[in-house]
Amino acid sequence: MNRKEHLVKTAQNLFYKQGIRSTGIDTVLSESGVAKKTLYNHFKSKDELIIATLQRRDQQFMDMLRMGVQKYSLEQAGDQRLCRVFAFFDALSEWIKSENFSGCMFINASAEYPRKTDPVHVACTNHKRLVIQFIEELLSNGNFKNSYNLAKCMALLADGAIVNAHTANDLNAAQEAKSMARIVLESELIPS
Amino acid sequence: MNRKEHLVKTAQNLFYKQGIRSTGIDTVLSESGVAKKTLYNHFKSKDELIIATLQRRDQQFMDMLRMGVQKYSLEQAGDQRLCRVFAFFDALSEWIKSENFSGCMFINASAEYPRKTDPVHVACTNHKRLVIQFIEELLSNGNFKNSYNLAKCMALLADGAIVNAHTANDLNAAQEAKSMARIVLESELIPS
DNA sequence: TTAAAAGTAAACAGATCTGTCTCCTGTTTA
DNA sequence: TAAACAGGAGACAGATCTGTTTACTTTTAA
Repeated sequence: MNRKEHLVKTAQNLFYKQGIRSTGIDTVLSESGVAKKTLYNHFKSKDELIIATLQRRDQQFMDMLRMGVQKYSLEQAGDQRLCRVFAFFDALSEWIKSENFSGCMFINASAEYPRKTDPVHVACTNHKRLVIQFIEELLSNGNFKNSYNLAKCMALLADGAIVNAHTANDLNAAQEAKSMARIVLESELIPS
Repeated sequence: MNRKEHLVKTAQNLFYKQGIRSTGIDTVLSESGVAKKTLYNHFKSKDELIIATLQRRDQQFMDMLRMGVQKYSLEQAGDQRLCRVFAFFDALSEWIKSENFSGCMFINASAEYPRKTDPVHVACTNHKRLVIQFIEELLSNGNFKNSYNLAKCMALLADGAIVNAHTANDLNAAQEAKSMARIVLESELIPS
């Protein structure tokens, strides 16, 4: 097993479940069974480890979205030009209802590192930009006038659903977001 | 000046700007000019102080919403039964664009204390419930069938806007949320 | 086979954190 | 006036945190 990869994976899970600041390096080490020196061979500091976990999470999350969109886009009712966007919300919903859901790692991290210039916060901002791009692609079938703006709106709905599920404990939030997305998108759709 | 009140106020500002876990008791003390003994006279632990700041923030925030709704509801276009809900989003927008905005203190706090049973997390969940109740009242003019559900949807839009403004740095998020709210609410409105 | 690289275990330094305690000063009130 | 009390200043304990270092072992690769 690759020790660096194993470290990042363990740290990611702990950071996600317990929060970053409240998870000490020693916990990551004992949980992963790796020596402290090895960690500091691979990473200059805890901050570097945090960034690495966020990068790993970014890939994992985008993969999850891609798979979910593929999986759910077949079973969508309504205008078929929108099936991939709707599937996106179903993918979110599945994640939110899953056992280990504890909010969005990037929203959580930027709450723990609120300074806009902090590398951790910047990494979160970048992730959010990628998600918006991803959604904009999903919208490309619809031939919308203002697809970037609409993508931002869909991302807003997604974040709202994630936060509500986590903070207000509403596991149905993604489906509410989806129904709002449907109303909004269909009202903006140019009849074909 | 009331020292307890002063302590809570100082702690609230620091917690909000820097995060809770990264703000030490000593910082709160030196910033407020209060002695450590005084703090522990009034509060059993840092956790109690945190809860007090969240309670104070809750009152402050609800007051801000009430004032904002009153201030902005006069200048709303569209169906007048919805003017207070629209004003709610304008109030949010004003807050988001204000100098010291750093996200929602409750969303941030529940990210730092992710365990659902943690008193801090519970306080955040309770706040979110109050916000939903508040919105449901704003919707009462509209005579909607499912006003609770709609209120949850509006809260979802609000949280999405707040998070997007903070994490993705989109200061216009509340206006995007407002325009989506308009589309959703008008589609559900029973013609009078 | 052997030398270099990488890992383990654990001690250690130094900072920081929460919370307690002591000693002193000023204020209030009976 | 005297007693009670709240607060200020700061030392202190004990835990915990990040990061370094040392001494030894395993793996890898020339």
